[in-house]
Amino acid sequence: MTESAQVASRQAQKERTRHLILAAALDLSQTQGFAQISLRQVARHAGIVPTAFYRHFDSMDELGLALVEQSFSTLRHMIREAQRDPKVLDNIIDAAAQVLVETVKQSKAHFAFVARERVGGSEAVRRAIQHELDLFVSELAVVLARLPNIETWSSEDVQMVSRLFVRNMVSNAEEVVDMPDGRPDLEEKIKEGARRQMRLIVIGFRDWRS
Amino acid sequence: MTESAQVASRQAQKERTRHLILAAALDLSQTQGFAQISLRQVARHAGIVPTAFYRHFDSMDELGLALVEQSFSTLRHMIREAQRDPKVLDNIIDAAAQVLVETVKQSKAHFAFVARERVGGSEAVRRAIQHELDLFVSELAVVLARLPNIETWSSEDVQMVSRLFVRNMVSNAEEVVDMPDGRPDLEEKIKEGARRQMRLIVIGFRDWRS
DNA sequence: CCATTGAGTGAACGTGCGTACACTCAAATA
DNA sequence: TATTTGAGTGTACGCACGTTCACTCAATGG
Repeated sequence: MTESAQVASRQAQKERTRHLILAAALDLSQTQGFAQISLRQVARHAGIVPTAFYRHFDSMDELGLALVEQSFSTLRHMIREAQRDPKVLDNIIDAAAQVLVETVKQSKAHFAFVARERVGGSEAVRRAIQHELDLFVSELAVVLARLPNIETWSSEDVQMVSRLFVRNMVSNAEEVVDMPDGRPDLEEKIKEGARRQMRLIVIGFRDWRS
Repeated sequence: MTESAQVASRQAQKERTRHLILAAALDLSQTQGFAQISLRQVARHAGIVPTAFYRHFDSMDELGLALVEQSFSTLRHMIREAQRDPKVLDNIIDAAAQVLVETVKQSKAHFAFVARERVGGSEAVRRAIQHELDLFVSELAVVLARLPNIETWSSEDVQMVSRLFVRNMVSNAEEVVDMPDGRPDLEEKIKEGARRQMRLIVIGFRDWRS
């Protein structure tokens, strides 16, 4: 037992420092954008010396990719949790709007990171995020394909509407990210906007052809 | 005459250098993103010494704002031209998709700049772009409000659907920007996607309530 | 024609950066 | 218990950066 505790201690300490670095980078990203921050800034913020950074990541780019992974893992986890909520079945649109705003609010930093670096980051980070979002579109397409009005659609059309949804999810997330804290009125406005946009799109489902 | 040519010469030379700086910044932005490039890089690319930069802009931020202005002026000009085209009246959606892709292709660099710095740039540049986009939403809302199915809608709803359109325009522009050159198949795919998305939204117009 | 103006020059500065290298010293291992 | 391992340290380096300052010299205008 003492042995396993010791074994854990070294690894655990390393893991702890790794998380400090990730947290520091995420934190600094919120004000300046990840692409703008330096290795030394991250190290300083994490409370380590610059050289120690290399024990965990080969470069800032690798740290960025780790943040992409972390962000999407967080997102997937939250969506999985939300799907267990019985309210989702009652009114999928209101629930989606609610979940969107709540989820983004809870892990603003991760969403802000994704939203910014999706277009502003390094080539590698940008590609990684685009890949994850493409996965999302495909996953959502599977869900949409089972909806009553959509089951007869061509797969291209389903992909198209899935992209439309994910895009608007990203845009709405951007809005929540930019939202100043403690403004429930703005929050409600964004939520209502998201709800209406989704409803408008869904209405189109019924009469869609080709 | 000699005098006016001379008068023009000094001003004209300054104007020429200013444009060299703007072009250099726009060019460098395409590979690295404006927020990532340095004053010295811009000066080098423009063929001037770093100190000469200050004769034209107080800071990189001011240069960024000038680029925002230039980009949106280009965009507005192109939209105004497109509206003169009689085809627009026949089929507004197909025309819009066509114009979108053509316009973005023609001034890719400006769109790439706007798309990236909209979220990744400095506070000042970001706000300027957001402001211009908000103006766009309002302008489009005026146009939309005159459409048959929409004339009875509340102004909030019109703004909402206008935002939906502008968002998708931005997203589609991002796709065209990321598109490698000389791939007409991809171009057609994006255009077709944009068309379908717009049609889906428009179909929703008819049965929208509240 | 001669004094003024001002766009562009070139050297110099202090700063923060990424990375190298040799190091410490506690935990892990045999 | 004695040895090895490896996370974190501290110094030092060369480099690019933004900005300063005194400058040149052709276009400008009285």
